[in-house]
Amino acid sequence: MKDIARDLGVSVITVSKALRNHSDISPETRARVLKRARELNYSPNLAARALVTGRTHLMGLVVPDLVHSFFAEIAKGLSGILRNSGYSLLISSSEENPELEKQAVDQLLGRGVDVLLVASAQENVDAFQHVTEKKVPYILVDRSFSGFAANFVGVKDETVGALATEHLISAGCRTIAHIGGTHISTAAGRLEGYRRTLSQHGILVRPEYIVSADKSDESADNAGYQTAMKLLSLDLRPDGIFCFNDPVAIGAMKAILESGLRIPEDVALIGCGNLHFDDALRVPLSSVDQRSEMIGQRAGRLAISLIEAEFPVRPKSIFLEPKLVIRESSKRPR
Amino acid sequence: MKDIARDLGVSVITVSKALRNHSDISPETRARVLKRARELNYSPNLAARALVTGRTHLMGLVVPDLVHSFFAEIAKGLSGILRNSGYSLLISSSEENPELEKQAVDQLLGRGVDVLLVASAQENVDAFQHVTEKKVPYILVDRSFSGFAANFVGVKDETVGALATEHLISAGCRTIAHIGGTHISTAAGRLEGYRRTLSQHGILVRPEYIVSADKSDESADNAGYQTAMKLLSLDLRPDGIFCFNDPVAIGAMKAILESGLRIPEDVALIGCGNLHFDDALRVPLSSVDQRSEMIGQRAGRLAISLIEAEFPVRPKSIFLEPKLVIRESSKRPR
DNA sequence: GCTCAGGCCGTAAACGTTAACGAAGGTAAA
DNA sequence: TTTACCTTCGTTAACGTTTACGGCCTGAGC
Repeated sequence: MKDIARDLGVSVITVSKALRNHSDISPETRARVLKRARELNYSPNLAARALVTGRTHLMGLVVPDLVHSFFAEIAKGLSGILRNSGYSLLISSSEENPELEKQAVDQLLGRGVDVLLVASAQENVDAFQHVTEKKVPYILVDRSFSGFAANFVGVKDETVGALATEHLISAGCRTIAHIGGTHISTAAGRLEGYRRTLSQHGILVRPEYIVSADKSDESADNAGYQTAMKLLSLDLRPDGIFCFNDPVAIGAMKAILESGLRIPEDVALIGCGNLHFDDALRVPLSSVDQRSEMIGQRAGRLAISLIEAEFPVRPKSIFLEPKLVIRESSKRPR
Repeated sequence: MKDIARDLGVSVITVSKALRNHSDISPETRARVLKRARELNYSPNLAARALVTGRTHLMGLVVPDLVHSFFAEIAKGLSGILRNSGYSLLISSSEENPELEKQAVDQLLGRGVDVLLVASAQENVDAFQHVTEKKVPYILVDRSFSGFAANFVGVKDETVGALATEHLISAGCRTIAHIGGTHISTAAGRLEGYRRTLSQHGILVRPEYIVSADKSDESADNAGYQTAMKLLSLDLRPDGIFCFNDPVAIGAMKAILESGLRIPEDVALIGCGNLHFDDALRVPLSSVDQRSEMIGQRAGRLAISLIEAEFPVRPKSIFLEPKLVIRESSKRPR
């Protein structure tokens, strides 16, 4: 900017205003400044700008697992919205570990992100009280906390659970098991949807049919495999399994087939997430689509609006409509 | 910092030094400063620090596709190395589009990243001359440019192609086709490995067996499907197909099965990348593992060393050893 | 001719931090 | 005692940008 100002015989501040389309500058001066700026291929020092304006134009995204394509698709949707918006995306992975997540969030806050998007692995909401204090707006993505008002973008997990369970019932299953997750809201919601739907149909909810895939020690598909094996060894073997997510379902699929059972004839299977390759699996997997990419897009737009809001706005929840995707794994002859 | 200085009756600069473990400060003063800093839960303004030091402690990563788990795994490996290093990761997706990639790179340079990591979708190297001018060190990841000296982390694609082809030959295939990619170095290298290996075994390299999956209009698996269909309709149908990557192979798998052919008996199949769910596919897919996560790790370490180097160092290439992973899709009875 | 408004540009100060150097006090060597 | 050096801390200035405000000029209205 100094160089441009010197070359043109104007002040630095004039250059600054011209570059930002400030109304105070005559069209001719602005044109000269822009021309010279292009010639020198000037690009503004964003650190300096951040220092004085207090806005970094950075967004922080924390996901539990980058490799899980559900979250990758969220990131993709978000990234698409941010393109040409002037915002850059800082991404961290918590590896589904609450402690790492806290560190990641702290690092991003330290960076001065203008907004934070988190698909949280926390068991409770304490960590976010801390964020609130910093006055940095944040959005919970996919996973929320019950009874806690915060910006949220995702689906209603009870609906997800209901959709999946309803489908298994209408496919003729009567002994339906559920492999759930642990602690997080999505797990609770889907379980609740499962329960409610069974009850509505007058089907007994058996505790032994509700198991959770413990991810703490291993990957999700492995956990799904182990858990499904237990289910299959029950005296009254389930004829349908609703899995908390697709990686778990893939593990369950392996377990079922290895046990010499057929999918869907002996055991019907459905997951959640509708991952890209569900169609190409050993048995194409039915799933509940959660609109992952759109979650990213909506979250991105909400994020920008939060940043640009003059006053703190009250938390907004955006619920997308989950959609059943039926494939071989649950197409049973009646 | 001002508050801490005032409270303790020292100067701001003393506080600054104490917080950075500068040698100029007595142990007692340092302790007092650290204590007060913790009490006020002070965290440094990184924008201000960046402004004066010229270092942002930001790394930029540009990948062609976040959802492709190969790149997600690279990002994961990188992210793991960066944890607790003080660096944050700015991620952009180019959607395999050279123009978008340029924009992304420019945005990251504008941000002042200390180093840039790119899995480039460029057809040639011109875009990187521009980066060189900015004096920002950069690392090419997975994809390089022939005859262009730059930091690189990845595998030798000729070896990848040779491994895959050699394996198909030893599985008894004699008419082996290759579905390649377009323009990028990995495609060229793998093709070359394929060619060389066939020649070494005295097998004729037929031009009609070498086709490329054009991704421009559709997703990789779709492209693989279309391309494989063409191969299968040839007069002399190939008995083995080596695919440029796993998504393409998944498309090819679909095409083969839909044509009523068996894998691997009629057509053996192998891909590249060894994606997480290769094992769970309709036919478990043989693949060449490219050490994706380790690519990210090594690239991360190299990146840090580049930043911290006093003088510009000459470009370094890190080649990881690709590894054959054999699954059902290529296990043929001899 | 005087005042006023509006358009255009500049001055001063600030954002939070660090680099380079200088100064005070103490200690050890001569 | 003097000199030199080391330890510890402070002064000054700078990084590149923006915000708030003030000043000048021109033209219009009375």
